[in-house]
Amino acid sequence: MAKRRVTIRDVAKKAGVSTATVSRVLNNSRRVHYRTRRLVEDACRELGFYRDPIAAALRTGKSNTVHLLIERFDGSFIPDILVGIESKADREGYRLLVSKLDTAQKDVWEPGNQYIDGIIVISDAVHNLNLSEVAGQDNLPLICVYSYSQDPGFPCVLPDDYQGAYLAVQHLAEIGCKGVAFISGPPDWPASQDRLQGYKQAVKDFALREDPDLIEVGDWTMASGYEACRRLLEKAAFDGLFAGNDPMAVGAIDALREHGLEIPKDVAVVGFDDDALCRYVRPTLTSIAMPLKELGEAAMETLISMIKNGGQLCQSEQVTKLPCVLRERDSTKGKAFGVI
Amino acid sequence: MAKRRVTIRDVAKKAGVSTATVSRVLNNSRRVHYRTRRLVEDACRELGFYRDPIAAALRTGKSNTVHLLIERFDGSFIPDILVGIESKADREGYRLLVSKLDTAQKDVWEPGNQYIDGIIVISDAVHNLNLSEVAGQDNLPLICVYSYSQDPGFPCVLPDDYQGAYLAVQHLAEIGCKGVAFISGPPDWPASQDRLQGYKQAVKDFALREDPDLIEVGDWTMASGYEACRRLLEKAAFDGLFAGNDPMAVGAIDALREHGLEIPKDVAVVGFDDDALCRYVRPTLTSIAMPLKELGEAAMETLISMIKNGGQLCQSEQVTKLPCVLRERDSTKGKAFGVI
DNA sequence: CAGCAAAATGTAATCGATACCACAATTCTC
DNA sequence: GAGAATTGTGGTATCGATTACATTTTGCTG
Repeated sequence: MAKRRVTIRDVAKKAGVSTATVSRVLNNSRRVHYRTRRLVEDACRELGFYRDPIAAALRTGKSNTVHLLIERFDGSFIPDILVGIESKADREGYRLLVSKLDTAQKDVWEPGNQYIDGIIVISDAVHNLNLSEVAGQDNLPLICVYSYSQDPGFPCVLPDDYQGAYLAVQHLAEIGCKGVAFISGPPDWPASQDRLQGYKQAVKDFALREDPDLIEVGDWTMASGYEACRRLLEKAAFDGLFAGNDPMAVGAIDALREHGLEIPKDVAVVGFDDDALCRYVRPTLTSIAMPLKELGEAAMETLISMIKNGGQLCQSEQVTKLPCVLRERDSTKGKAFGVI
Repeated sequence: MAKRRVTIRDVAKKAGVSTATVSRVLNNSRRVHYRTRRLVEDACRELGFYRDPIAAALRTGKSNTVHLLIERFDGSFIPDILVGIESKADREGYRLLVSKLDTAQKDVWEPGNQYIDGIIVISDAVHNLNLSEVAGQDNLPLICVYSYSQDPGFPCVLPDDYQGAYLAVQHLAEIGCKGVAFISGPPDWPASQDRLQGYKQAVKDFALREDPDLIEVGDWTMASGYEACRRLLEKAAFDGLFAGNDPMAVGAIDALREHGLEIPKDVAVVGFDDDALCRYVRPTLTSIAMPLKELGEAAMETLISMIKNGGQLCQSEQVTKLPCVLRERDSTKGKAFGVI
């Protein structure tokens, strides 16, 4: 019943060679005669042999496994990043272990050490995290996705928030807006700061109205977007609105409508993140899409190169920013014509 | 520089005992003298020792690792299920390995075998999947979440679609609807069938109008919900609408509005899944929330019990259904009063 | 064909923890 | 208090693959 596992030894016997040779074949070491290789491969197939990765890992100290530390599984940006990571990992023969970030921090952590070749931290708020502690005493290769790694020792891959915001404002300018308001996320988020800079630069470049009253702050929630927009409406007039994320855009749209304004005729609106919700709200919401899948791929790729490079060293940039793209929908479509 | 790993042997030497004893302490085996245990624990702490899980796994054949096979990382229901799985896994000391289902199927699969103690398949369409093949020749413990496992050999944990649909219709009846239409998902999905049954039973139980013209079929997309609703509007009158999922509900609302109907005054609408979008569309959408986190927890729990039970055997049900709950929002709120 | 380098293969130690077996020390039992 | 039962510990083979080192085979050169 309990069939014993087929080991390298069984294969060796069947093929009439030594285990060393079988191992060489398995690892594609050159230095194996063509005929012998053939013999071994056949034996493997006939016996249905598969190398036990655990034994290999024990011996070599390499597990071909990357540990994903995720802050919140239900972050809206997580799934697409995972898609990117997974596809790369698959192609490169890496396994993926996942944990919640705080779980990992407490104690499961250290024991899990040595089990893995590298770490990817996925979080939108790494600020309060000591990365070198996470990397452990072995100082494993580690990379952050989606957020800056405060610690300069570790590379990170993130969306180009500056460029994304610029793109949003550029789009609003191009469809004819003259005054574009901005609802920022909390100022202590690096992403908020970058987006604000992008907004300001675009306002300048496209000769839009520059006015501090056109800027308000929210906390990423729909409710805060609503409130921020109401404050904006009291202070200034504008025909374009750029919100730091999609829920705030939705809240803002509520406020605009309450104020008797039509979207996009009176005010065109652009959100950020290209959440699924953009396709469901009315009007559908133009938004800036982050290159999430690409972030995942880039992170995995860089990490693998670090691993192969035997440690931290790696020639690519410490900070990699990938460009966002605009997804045009009804909240900005036809604005220009409506005005004419 | 390259500090050698602290091994059980180092601990043994420091504590003045044998490695066997250290191992016993590590595994909480009774049969160790109080004083000795103390000695060993101190040594561990001082040396900063952590057991190498790889070596342990090799020796014992148990890796304390569960393999998650996910059909699509970007399925909207995945994240919350993961939350449930993770919390349970963490508490029970299991590691989680993830792969995309098709990745796993092709070839990475078999090699990964033996590396894991059990498998969780997360998919909404297991129909076309040979589970016993997935379980491998070792016939590893395997459990499905979210969908039926066609193969009766494997248990599954899923939301109670029947009860959820019943709940939706019950709610509509309770706020005063007399004729409730239903937009079903594709009929070949087990979930669709269950929801249809729940709808029918509730229609009967609450003495709502029974009429085949009140039922239409969509394909889960917003566009199909729109079309289905238009067909409904041509065939019959109704003052309540239950959609098989949220995007279809959104599409249906578009059609209703186009037809000059107000939500919820003229038609109250309930969706299914309690997608994030429910909070962002206008009016906000009442929906049936599946117990996703609980599904994950239950699956992990059952799987662990199977693992400990030494295989497939397990006393719990083959099919576990967990109840859904209603999340009331504006698309049904105040309907009764509006009517009065 | 001797002589030597290069290529192919074999031998066996090793990674780190576990667990079987044996033995010693202690506690019961009558 | 002798013998049995129980408890605590140590020695060491073992899990399965890798790899340093040793050894054999092959291929060439002069």
